[in-house]
Amino acid sequence: MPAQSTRELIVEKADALFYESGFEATSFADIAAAVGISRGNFYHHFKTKDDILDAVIARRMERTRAMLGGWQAEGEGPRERILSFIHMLIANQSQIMDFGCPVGTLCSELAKLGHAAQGRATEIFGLFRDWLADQIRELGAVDRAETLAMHLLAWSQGVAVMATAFKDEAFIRNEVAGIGQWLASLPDLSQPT
Amino acid sequence: MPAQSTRELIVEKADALFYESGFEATSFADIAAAVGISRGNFYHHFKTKDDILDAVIARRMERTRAMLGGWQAEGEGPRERILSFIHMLIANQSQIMDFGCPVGTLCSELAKLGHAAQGRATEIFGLFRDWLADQIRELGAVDRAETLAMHLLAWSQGVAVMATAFKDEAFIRNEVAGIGQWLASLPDLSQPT
DNA sequence: GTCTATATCCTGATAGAC
DNA sequence: GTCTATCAGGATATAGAC
Repeated sequence: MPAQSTRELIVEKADALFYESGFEATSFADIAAAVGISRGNFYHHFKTKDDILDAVIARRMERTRAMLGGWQAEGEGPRERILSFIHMLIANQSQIMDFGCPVGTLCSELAKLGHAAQGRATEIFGLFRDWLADQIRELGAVDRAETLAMHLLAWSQGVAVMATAFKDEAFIRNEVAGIGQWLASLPDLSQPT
Repeated sequence: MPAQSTRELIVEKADALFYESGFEATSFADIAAAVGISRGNFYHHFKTKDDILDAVIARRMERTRAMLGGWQAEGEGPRERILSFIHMLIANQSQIMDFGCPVGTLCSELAKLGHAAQGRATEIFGLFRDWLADQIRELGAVDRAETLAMHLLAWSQGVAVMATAFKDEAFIRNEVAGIGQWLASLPDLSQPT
């Protein structure tokens, strides 16, 4: 396995800092310090801050694709695979209470900044939406699949926002249980009894 | 009616700018330009940026209280009053698609900044939560009132985040209709048939 | 209360030595 | 590829005249 390149390290640290502090509030100096290189060296790898943002979004797209692919391979059925998605809210709850959802908060910040990369950030949501719609389609709800996928995404985003604001684990557990019940209430038309 | 003081004007313009551009991305110069005063004069009214944020949060608290009070006075019953809350998503949809929910995005940004005012910003959510819980209690769901209020708040926040990301009016309409159905499905225990 | 002028620091970004 | 030195501009914040 090759050693991690400086460029890869920069993108990894920038990804974490953009998540934890926000894009605007993260300076080149912050990233350089996290990587352990000088500010000058920085510009050998990225010309502008927007270039780093592009690389961070590309990285998140890649990793999201990999995660969804993993759930696709491991989950025994669409219902179980959707549960993998929902389980993220529990697995990452301490980070979510501190910094929110990485995708939702980035999209919101870029919207306020009027940043050109907002559309690319939304594409990460698009990956989740399409994957969830695929699962729902497999359950047999072909015509409403995308609508239900957007509803599920919105629900999880709402939980993330409220979890960040109130830092209430019981609330998260309760909502996750609610999503689970909602999922169970979806009729499985692919396996008629 | 007295003319609006410079201080009030500063808070009003800062409120709008914090919403539309974010707290971190808004500079003193931006606010001063919006108000039409010099940067120097600015410090006569507020010593630090955090002082302005406190004033903005206080203003939002006041206005939220006034809005909830208005709904309380005008709505004929708890179900109608909750519909006033839900209707915000439609009435403000273009602003929400551009900048998200003012409360949710502020809480998320302050969380990332590790800002001391985060708790005060969350109190705005607390006003909505308590008011919604009151309405739900009036419907007779006394024991689950706060849980259902948090669920409703989370739902609306999720819709706001996804609306900002995807800018899809049909999605908003669909989710608002879903919330309306959910509300209608709540049994009214206060008026047994 | 409002202004101009200024101080100090930090930002993104560049030039050029090694 | 990494560094130091430096730039121009903008940030918050202050001092002091009017």
